[in-house]
Amino acid sequence: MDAFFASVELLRYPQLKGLAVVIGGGRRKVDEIIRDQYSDLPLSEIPVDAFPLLKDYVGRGVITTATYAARQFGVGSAMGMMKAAKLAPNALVLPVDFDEVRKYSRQFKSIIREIAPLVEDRGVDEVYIDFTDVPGGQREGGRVLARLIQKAITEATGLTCSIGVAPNKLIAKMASEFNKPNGISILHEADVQTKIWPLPVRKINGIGPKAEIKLTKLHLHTIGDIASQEREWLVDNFGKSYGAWMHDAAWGRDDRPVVTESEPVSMSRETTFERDLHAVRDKAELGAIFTELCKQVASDLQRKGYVGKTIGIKLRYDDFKIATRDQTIEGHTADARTIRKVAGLCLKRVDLSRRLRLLGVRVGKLEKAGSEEKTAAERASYAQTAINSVAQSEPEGTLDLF
DNA sequence: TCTGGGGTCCTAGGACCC
DNA sequence: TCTGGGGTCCTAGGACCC
Repeated sequence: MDAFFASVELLRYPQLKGLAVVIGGGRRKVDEIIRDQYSDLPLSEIPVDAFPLLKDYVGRGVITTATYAARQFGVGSAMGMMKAAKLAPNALVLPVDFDEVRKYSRQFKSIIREIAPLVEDRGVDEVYIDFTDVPGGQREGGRVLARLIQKAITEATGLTCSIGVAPNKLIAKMASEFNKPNGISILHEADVQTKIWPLPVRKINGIGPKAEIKLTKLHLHTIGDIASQEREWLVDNFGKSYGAWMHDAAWGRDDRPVVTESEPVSMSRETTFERDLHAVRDKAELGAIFTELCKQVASDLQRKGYVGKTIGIKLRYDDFKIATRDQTIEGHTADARTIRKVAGLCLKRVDLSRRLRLLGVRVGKLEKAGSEEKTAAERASYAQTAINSVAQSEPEGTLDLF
């Protein structure tokens, strides 16, 4: 989907179309303040100058999406808000509305599935589609079907998307970026040398900032540079698995199937504080946040029907270094108190003398609730959970923090 | 006043078991 | 010139993606 989070906001506020708008930042519902102020007007008639500017933004956070007009200023996804404000001070800024984004995400995916059922979810704004066997899918090399999908999505939602058509996921992903926004690009195996090899290595899905740095040091800048290396040389420099994969990727080789069903492995909640906190000095505040995160994970698990048996925490210190600790328990759980207790034990095992920027709670080794093998200990813990939920005796925030 | 939140997968060492 | 060879599970960290 093209500039998905921003495009979703523009559906509500069409008066912002064509303007530099960035979506992101903290939890403050800036737009609700505007809405209250202009509650007598429909959203689409709220004057443009009522919207907050990036230069007035305070707080932490990054840009989730920028409109194409905003990208002209050099701002884009994952950029810190403060840095973005320097580049585009007069861009408008709106917070992320996840409920709204998820609504449109479900909608565009279901439209695609009606046309081509083999769809792999790749997050909120992306999918892979295998339309090998869709009737008419091969007409004009896939262009007819791609157009049909674009048209169906735009008619139903007002949103646009870009589609890459290719013999495999790796090339299709790269092709999808060739004609943004609202574009279609069709690549064949024979196009790899002319269309893919000149691209920088970072364009390969799976080569990130670290691998790029290492490749640059080895004087490899383009995908073609990688392709021209001996496979063995790449294996020697990047390891057996990653080196071989990199060689295949540079040659456009990828045999991964489109995976239509998958089970979650873990669920987590984390939060970056508005200011760095200290485990001792800010104990009460930190404790309340910690408990809240545990409750959120528990409720996510329960709502989606999962239980997990590895419980862990994540800290980010003020220097951005990350520490994680986890502990596997006897039985599976989705109980907030159990999670809170085990996560609390994990917290005792990390350095808490430094200032913290982020705290997270994670539950892994998930199973569908009810289907997991139950141990005696687990049955006992279920009984305890039931007792807890009936008793509800302990008021909020009275649990020990560490 | 740089740098969010929710994920997956991989690696590597150690414990433990047969 | 002591102490094999698998296998699985657990844990911590890190790269990468959307």
